Amino acid sequence: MGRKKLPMRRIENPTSRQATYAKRKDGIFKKANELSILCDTDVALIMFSPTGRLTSFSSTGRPINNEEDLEDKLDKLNRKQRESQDKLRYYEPNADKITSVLESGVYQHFLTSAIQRIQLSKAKLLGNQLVPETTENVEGNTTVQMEDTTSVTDQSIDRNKNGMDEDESGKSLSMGPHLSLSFIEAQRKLNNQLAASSDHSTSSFNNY
Amino acid sequence: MGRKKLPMRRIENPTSRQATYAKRKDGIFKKANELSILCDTDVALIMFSPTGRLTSFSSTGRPINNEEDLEDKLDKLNRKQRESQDKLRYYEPNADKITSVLESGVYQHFLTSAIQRIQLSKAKLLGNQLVPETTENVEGNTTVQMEDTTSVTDQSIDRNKNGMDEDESGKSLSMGPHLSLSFIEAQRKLNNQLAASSDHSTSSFNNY
DNA sequence: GTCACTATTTATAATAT
DNA sequence: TATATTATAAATAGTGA
Repeated sequence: MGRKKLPMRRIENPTSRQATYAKRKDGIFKKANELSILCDTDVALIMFSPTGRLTSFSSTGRPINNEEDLEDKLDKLNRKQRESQDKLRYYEPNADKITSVLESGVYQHFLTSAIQRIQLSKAKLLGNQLVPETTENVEGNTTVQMEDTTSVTDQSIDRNKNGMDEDESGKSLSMGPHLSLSFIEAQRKLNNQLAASSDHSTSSFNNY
Repeated sequence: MGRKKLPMRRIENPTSRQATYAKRKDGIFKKANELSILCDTDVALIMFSPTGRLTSFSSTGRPINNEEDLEDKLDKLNRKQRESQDKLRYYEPNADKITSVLESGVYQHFLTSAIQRIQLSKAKLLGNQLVPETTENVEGNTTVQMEDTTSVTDQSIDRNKNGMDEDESGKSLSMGPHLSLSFIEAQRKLNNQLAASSDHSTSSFNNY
């Protein structure tokens, strides 16, 4: 559409390219919005301008699990995983990598104190079984319930989910509204266009 | 566009709605693709059909930052992390959750074999340094002592918070994670020791 | 860079097959 | 229900202020 048919390849002229991007971006956002309204569906759009700027759209109002959020989660999980691995290395050190007696002594110390903890609890249990006198402290212990830090919500794609899972601290990841300014501006323009050119309400993009 | 102008509201007729969805979805995907080509940008699109089916598009052939892929990575990492946590529980069991002597014996066994590995490597080091004998047989028996109960399914979410269910694999002992203070302090000391005493890069903790 | 204009292409709603 | 057709609405390429 337009005065001439554009060949389907990268527009070399940077000015035209940027101009085309701006127009078509608006067009796609508008269509995405229309689709979400007409068909009552969730639509999410993410794109980068030729200059690298990110724009995203989500018909759900709630921002989508966009790349930044997911990358963020990945980072955090990676860090956590590395921590666990490091910890495990103390218990399961690669023998080949131990290069000094001092080092192995450290590992040994580590395991020794771990084993002592076990023996302590074993002794306690034996004491409870054979000499029923210190029962009261055990009762109290049984109720201790800790949050499981390993539980991370299922990540399967599902329309009910919409990225509301949390990390182990329970703090949700930047889920506030965050449509980019350029997008909102585009919306405004678009709404003006619509208002001027048609009879139907301009409610379309006002998810917020 | 079309024979008549469509009012911008949800299409009530389910058949028309589905039909419109199919057409417009294709249209948007086409436009997204065109935009990515003409303007040399990354575009990602995610939408749900009225029946709940997911469709997504990413202009980057390598769909790395596509949500699905990130979700996928998250899934895998989560599984790995859960594995590590499960393993760690054998070394750092929550003493309060150990309810039988038999159980504590299991933990003790793990720690004992771990400590034996250390002692072996220590002996090897000492042997190399002082008494060169009985060194060769230790090579390469680094780990692999616990059965890798990695068969945690995608959908499994930790729901069994209460102590000792008899899962035959023994993996879901389901004790809450518990970084004991003494453990953390020991780590800190260890780091200090390592940093002070050796040239090799500090092996753990606070890598990030 | 932005906006408006408009000739032209493209998308698609209704319809037919 | 899926696919093809076609009349019409909508998007937009080029242009100029």
